[in-house]
Amino acid sequence: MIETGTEPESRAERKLRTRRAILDATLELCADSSLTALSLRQVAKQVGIVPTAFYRHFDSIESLGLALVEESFDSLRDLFRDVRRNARADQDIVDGSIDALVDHVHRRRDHFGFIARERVAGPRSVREAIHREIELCERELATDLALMTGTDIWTAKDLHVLSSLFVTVLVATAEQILSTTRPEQEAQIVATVRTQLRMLLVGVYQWRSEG
Amino acid sequence: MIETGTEPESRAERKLRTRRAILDATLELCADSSLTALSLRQVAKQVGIVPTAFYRHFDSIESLGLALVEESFDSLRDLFRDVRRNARADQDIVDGSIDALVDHVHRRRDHFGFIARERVAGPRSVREAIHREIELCERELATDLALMTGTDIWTAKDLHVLSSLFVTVLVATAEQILSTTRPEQEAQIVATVRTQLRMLLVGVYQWRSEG
DNA sequence: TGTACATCAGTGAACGCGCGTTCACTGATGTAC
DNA sequence: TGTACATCAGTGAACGCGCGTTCACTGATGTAC
Repeated sequence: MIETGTEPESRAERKLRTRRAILDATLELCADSSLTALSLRQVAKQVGIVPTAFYRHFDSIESLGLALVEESFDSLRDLFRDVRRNARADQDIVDGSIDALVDHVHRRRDHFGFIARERVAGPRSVREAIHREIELCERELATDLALMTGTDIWTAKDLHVLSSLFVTVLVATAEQILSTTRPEQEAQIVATVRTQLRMLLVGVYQWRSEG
Repeated sequence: MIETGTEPESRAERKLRTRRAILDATLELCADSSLTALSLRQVAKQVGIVPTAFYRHFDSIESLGLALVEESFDSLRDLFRDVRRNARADQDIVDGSIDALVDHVHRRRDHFGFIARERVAGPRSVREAIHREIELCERELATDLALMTGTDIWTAKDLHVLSSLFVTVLVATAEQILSTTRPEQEAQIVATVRTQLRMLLVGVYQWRSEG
């Protein structure tokens, strides 16, 4: 066979490309309402396939949602990895973490917005999947914090409590960044969370776990 | 006219009662999805009126949502008032605030759930109305904090930053309480937020605003 | 390499259903005299 | 107090539309020989 340079796509490749298009169309369409308000027909229309072709890829909007949870948390884990790396570098840990957060939220507005929204407003199974993933993140962060603080001063329980507080502030900040498009407002949000984390760190340095 | 003891309702009273029924039905129906996924016909059916009668009370689901925002924030302001009162009493400020939070969230699960959900997943106008109200709460709390800390140590800006952090933790805790029905899990959530606020308070007592 | 058959992503018609909104209406309540 | 008229919350039929899901299908790609 003569190489043409542009190989024709295999059936599997085409299928994967359609699947990708469905995921992207869904992220775009539910960007300002919610999965629960999204119809299979809207998605199909956006993708450019007939409604029934949807079933070749997903059982329902709900199982499509679960696939998007996995994908979105890949982005979130990328963020955590960057925060961790910045924490080890010699720059200020607060500034480093916030920079990483802002950067990742901008890069994957769709994923972070999806998690923020469906976390409270999605179908039950999607909400549950998100909560499980967030708990995993908290546990992972607690492990990292243990390495930084030393377990002689902090109990495992207190580390998880602190980790959960960090994640809460992180999620809230992401939500705020997502809710604005004005750069000066975003700068304001970032300045606020910077001070908040500094206040919190003052407490953290003083803290000694009981018993 | 002979007093019967059970006065017949006036037309205005009946209308108000139907309006009330629409608001209640909406809170119940969108409890586990979102306003954006709710239809006028579902609401009418739940209330026991014909769909077209809905228009005698509201223009659309969206304006009904705005009415529910106002109503829900009445509950939230009640909570703030109780927190303020508890802060002045001699009991621990953290325990007092948390007790008030848990109490109010239990009493008005519907209102707190509504705010938590529609804050991120509601129609745009509803989301904006909620954000305005939350900002009002933060400003109000900042004023209260000014009285407690003294403006010689804390700048107005830092007070608002702190206030915003309190509100973030408060909202996140309310969301967590709403997402469980198991008492032992709720106790866990409450214990966690108690420690978090204590850690934060350690930082707050040490904090001195710059400039 | 060529042929015959299998696979399967995507098609298109059809279904019964709930949607928001229009319209003319009903009949109890309220008001003016 | 009685009468005549106005108001208006709620009714019910009707509309065109988008919904999820079924089904038999098409035709390009893949595979076995």
